[in-house]
Amino acid sequence: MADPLPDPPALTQKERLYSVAARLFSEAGYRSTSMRDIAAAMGMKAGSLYTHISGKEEVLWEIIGRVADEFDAAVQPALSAPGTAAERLRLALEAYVGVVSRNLEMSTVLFAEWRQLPAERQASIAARRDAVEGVFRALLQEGVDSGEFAPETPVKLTAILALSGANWLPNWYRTGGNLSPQDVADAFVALLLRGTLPRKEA
Amino acid sequence: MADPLPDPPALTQKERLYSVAARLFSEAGYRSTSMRDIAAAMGMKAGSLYTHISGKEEVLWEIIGRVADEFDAAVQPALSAPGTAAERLRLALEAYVGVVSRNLEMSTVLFAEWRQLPAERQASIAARRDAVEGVFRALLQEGVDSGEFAPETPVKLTAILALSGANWLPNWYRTGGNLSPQDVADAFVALLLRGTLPRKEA
DNA sequence: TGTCTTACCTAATGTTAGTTAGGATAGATT
DNA sequence: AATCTATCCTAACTAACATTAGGTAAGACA
Repeated sequence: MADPLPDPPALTQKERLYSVAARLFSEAGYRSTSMRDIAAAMGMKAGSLYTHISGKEEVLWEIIGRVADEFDAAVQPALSAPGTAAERLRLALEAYVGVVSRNLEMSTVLFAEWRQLPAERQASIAARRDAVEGVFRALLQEGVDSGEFAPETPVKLTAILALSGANWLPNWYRTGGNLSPQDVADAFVALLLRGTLPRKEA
Repeated sequence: MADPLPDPPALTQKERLYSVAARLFSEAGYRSTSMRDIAAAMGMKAGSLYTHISGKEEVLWEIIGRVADEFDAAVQPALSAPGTAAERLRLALEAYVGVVSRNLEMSTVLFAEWRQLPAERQASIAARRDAVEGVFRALLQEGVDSGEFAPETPVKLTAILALSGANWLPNWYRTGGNLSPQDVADAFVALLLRGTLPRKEA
């Protein structure tokens, strides 16, 4: 018998596969990308991919599951962070936008292809998505309760609008443009807090 | 020779095909939906579909092109409507949200599958999308220029946030819930104009 | 030196895909 | 009655798909 877990031997080829697949999936879609496409992009033949993975769906799951975890992990700290509700809302949205912008391809795959997963895995993704939305809702509700936000604030729809803005990012945002993720997050937060109408007090 | 254009003979079966296909495409995706799936949902065999259509891509194009036209047409009137910039922004967003909510399936297909179209048709869709975004940007810019909106308003990002909220609707909005399209549009407009922070003047 | 393991290959398998060809049926038209 | 037209059928075709089986070469290790 070999040692059980004899040291994870630096899975660089496997990681490269996931990375290549994320790019191709994000460009052409999961179903439109063949194993032969992935193999070609890696400089090998389709059959050889199965040295590293068990099947196409595992690749999709690995990509989607990882970025879903990142979203969840990025947003949770805002719940217990110090500061006003507005400050923590900014914290959460900045973290979320940061994950999207640093993982544009994986995020594209998550948002566009998660329904291609089998039911249980869809449920697992949905749970993490709901958890993230719950964080935003909780922060907004706190602000309303404390009087920091207007009492008529539609908590649910505000959370949805914030997440919509972030989730739509992969459809237009390009790294290297004149807008940093920070800029985007700041603008969204400012809009959600203050809107476009001028204020008596700057 | 037969009469040229002897009266469009009520293409109800063709329309039914588009409708069924839009539903299936929105549920499972374009590439995951087979012609046999569409045929089965219509109570016929795959080969029979070709009595009505020339190919699968024509179906996708018909669905996407139509709803793209609707978006464009719904939003343009706001440009020449009377009223303040805020009122016309509300008009445009309400119209846009209305189109999405009345065509959830077709909108899903548009947003999720337009990249499956050939290049020229993608360009045609992109042009209409840009035209819509241009309307929102123009209305916002007018408001800024007239002093109705704060001068530091990020016009581009505000337009994008508004459209993000509307475009993300198919991912969560369900007809028959407790939220009307009107409610959603109103909440989004209110957030974009006033934000969540309380105001001195109610 | 001999054996194991890793990572690739070729070649094939069975399935499913979009599409087409060649009828059949039924209602409308002449 | 005869013809036309619209709409469906069965049956097939070719291509592409994910996946597997079995082989090979090279480096690690005993």
